Amino acid sequence: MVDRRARAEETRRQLLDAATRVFEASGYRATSVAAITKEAATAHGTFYLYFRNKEDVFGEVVQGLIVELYEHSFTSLGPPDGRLVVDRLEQRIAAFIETFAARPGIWRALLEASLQSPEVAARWGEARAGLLRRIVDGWRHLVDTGIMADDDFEVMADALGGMLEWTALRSVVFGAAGASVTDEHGKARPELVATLTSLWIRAVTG
Amino acid sequence: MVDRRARAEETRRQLLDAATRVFEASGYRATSVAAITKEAATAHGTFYLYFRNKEDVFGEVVQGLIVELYEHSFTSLGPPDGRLVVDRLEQRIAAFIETFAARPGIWRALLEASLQSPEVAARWGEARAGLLRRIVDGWRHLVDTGIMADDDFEVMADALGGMLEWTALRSVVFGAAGASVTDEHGKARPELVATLTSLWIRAVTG
Amino acid sequence: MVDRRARAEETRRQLLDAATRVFEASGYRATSVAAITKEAATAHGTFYLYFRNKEDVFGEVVQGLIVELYEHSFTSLGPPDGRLVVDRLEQRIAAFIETFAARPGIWRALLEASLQSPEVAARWGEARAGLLRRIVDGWRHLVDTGIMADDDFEVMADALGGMLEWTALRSVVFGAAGASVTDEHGKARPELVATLTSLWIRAVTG
Amino acid sequence: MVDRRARAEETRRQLLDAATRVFEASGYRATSVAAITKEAATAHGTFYLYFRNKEDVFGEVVQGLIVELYEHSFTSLGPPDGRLVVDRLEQRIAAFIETFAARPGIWRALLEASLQSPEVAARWGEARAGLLRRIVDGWRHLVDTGIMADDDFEVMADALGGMLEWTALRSVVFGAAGASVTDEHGKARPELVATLTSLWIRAVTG
DNA sequence: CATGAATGAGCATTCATTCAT
DNA sequence: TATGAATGAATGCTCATTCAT
Repeated sequence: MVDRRARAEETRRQLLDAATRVFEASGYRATSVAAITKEAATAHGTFYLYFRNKEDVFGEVVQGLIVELYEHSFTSLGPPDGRLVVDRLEQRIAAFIETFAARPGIWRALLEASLQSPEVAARWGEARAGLLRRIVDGWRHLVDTGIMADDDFEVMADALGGMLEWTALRSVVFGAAGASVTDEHGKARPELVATLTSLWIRAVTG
Repeated sequence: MVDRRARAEETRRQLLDAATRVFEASGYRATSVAAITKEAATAHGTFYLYFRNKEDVFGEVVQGLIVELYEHSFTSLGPPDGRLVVDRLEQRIAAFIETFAARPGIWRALLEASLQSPEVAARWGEARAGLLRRIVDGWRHLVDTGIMADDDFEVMADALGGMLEWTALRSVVFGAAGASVTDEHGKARPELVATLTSLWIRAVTG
Repeated sequence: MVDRRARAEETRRQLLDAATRVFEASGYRATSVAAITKEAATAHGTFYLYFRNKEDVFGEVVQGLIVELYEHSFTSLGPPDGRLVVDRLEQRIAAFIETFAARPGIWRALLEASLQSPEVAARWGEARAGLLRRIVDGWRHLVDTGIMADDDFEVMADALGGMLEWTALRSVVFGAAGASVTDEHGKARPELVATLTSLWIRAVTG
Repeated sequence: MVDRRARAEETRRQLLDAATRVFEASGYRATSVAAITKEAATAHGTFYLYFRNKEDVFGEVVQGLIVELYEHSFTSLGPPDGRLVVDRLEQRIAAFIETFAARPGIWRALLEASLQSPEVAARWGEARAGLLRRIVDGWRHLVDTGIMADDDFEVMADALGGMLEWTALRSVVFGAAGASVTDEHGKARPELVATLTSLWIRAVTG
């Protein structure tokens, strides 16, 4: 009983891991179900026991990563924790960039998939909206304490969030070697982070 | 001789125009060579007399548009022309957004194609670099006149340019109706433009 | 022991009932073993404990219905029962048609299955032969009483039986709405029955 | 020019002939596009240059035969030509049966296809309607000359036509050897034809 | 008896590219 | 210079059947 269930779970895991590797290496479009099952060493048909189609596995593959990126970033920007706002923001931005840089192939695939599947695009959009909401909430806090003027926060958050996103995405996806956002150890380049943080702070508090 | 040349040129034009229409309507991936030759009313084989493959035509199709967008935007930001900087910038930003909104299909296809073809991506990157250089030059001018502090201009231009780019691209490509960057006449939404301009100015001059 | 047997019998029944419903709804070809086990709420493999394959279950599913249709129709045409022959025949024909019309899906599936499986076709043929024999016997009775001339009864029965069969089958299987053999209550259309009866009687007694 | 067109026509012919052979041998469902192209010795893809899909080729394959069967049968039943009605009718019925018997596989495939494709079923229905109309017209002529009483001709023609159809179809499709409608030379069995003709005449003129 | 995970052959369809005319 | 017929590899998906538990 347990055994059966466990084996099924194991197979599913195999497929999911294989899919992650293949998507990461080949991108969304160039990945075929056959390539996934080959990598997972299962029969072709087995795939369809666990996933409806390519879009479906991809959803599962990216779900965790999207959440990690958008839900856990910037989490505690609002309430002060004793450090300077600028330090905390710098750390967030660095983390955000490093998350992209850690799995370049996946983010590239996410962009590809979003162009082909409204569902994937929607998934991305929702996670993103969550982040923007959190950023905006942080700002409201600053407004309350008089640091920031009331303004069109949604548009601002969208634009500034997009600035970070696109900077990372561009480097990771189209990545001319020279434009890398991280050093050879995967750490976000400090000057870049510093500049982005300044831009962000000045833009907001101007 | 001349006649021959002229006819060839004409055929090429036909194919190029047809390709533009088809890419615009169907996107990059979904466009097939057959669809292009059908639209152009030429034989299938004729296509290969003028272009190596889909990537090749697409390169030619977007070349003009990319140049228009990135080379002619922000052209005269630097040297003052009697108006306030903010007014001039607002106008540039609006124009930039409207260029995207005017041909959504093309920009979507550009994004798609850049993900499949390093060559297309490179073309895009080069045109983009031109724009950034021009922005940076404008800033140097401001530094000379003492308005702006010397800073990491390349990164700043890249980030702020990306902010505009991604805002437009996101709306145009994944375009939830609510997030449209233009009104029903294709004009950039003024509040959006105002906010982006403020962000830009504050980010730069802080 | 008995318990075991009873449970097995129960499971078998479940599968058979489920199969009947699925065949009726989806036809023969479009029905998969998976659909049957899903409807029966048993495991996929369980199916193969009771039936060899789709053909096998279908045989069991239709057996009862075929018998009902062909063995119980026209049963008492021969021996007079006080009513006019024409009245009795009309009643038989109406009943025959109504049997088809009552379960359109099943008869359609029977036709489908007979084309794919000689075994099913044979089953049908045998039941049909029973009916024809009974019709012929009825005629012999009439010959004895001088109403009908001796003739090639087998061929006649086959042809006239087929006339009814095909009329019903055509309506039920290819059923253009206009050609329906029954009214909205499932009753055979009286004019149709009358005409078929006349044809039959004239053909036989000429 | 002509050459090119001719070669294309030739290829199309090859595919059509191959399809006819394969449908005849394997039936509709069991025939795959791959089997057809293999038989035709063309590439798989070539098939799709000439036909949309299996249904499409099948339509072309049977079109001619259906027309032959239903449009050219019974053509001159109405207007007298000096022979006895019974003789002319016998000839028509024999021809009708022989047409079925000449290509058993095809008619079987037609039945199969009609169960799966409303379009094919419609094609068949239309050709059939043409025949019935012609039969009815013949009858009207007889009514005019007083031989036949006015009656529900449509239903009668449908039923009597179906009688012949189903007799032939049953033999050809489910064909128990004993029930063959033709002799070893493909000629309709005379006793059968005679009996069917008698039934028909008596049914109509009774 | 029952389960349900796994298998893999089979099929329809698309499309970039070639090449003889 | 233009044509368009032909190719065949590639892909997503279904399903009957087996078998270890």
